[in-house]
Amino acid sequence: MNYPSPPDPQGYYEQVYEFVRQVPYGKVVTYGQIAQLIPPPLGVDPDEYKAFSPIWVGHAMAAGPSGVPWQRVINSQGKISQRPGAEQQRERLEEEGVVFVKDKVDLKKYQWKGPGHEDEPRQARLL
DNA sequence: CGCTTGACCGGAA
DNA sequence: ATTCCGGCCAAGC
Repeated sequence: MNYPSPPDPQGYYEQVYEFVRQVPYGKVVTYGQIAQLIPPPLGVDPDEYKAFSPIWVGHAMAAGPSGVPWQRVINSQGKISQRPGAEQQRERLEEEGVVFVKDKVDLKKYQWKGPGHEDEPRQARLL
């Protein structure tokens, strides 16, 4: 299978969608995280990739097909980037049980590490 | 077809 | 903690 046509950005977007679809209910991921987990297309230097790949993810979400939980993708600060529809995104997340504190969410608590990590609540033997 | 901006991020003032 | 800046790709105007 290798990689889909590298000179085709849409192939990259498909990988983004594929990942976002795996994000569990009530969990969130960041643009940079997705970019980091997806390998750069052939012919793209890692440094160059690191610079703009998060934005590519954003562009990918802009064309987000139905079935992709785009609302679970936020920025690395744990905030929702200002844009038309931002409020709606927040509402949908809160509906999933994600708690916002001063327009921010606790990434340590809600960020999904990715497939394979699943999420082990790891009951930190409270006190 | 050229110029500007971006659903971002990390590091520096 | 907050604001500014570079990055040098992709889409929109």
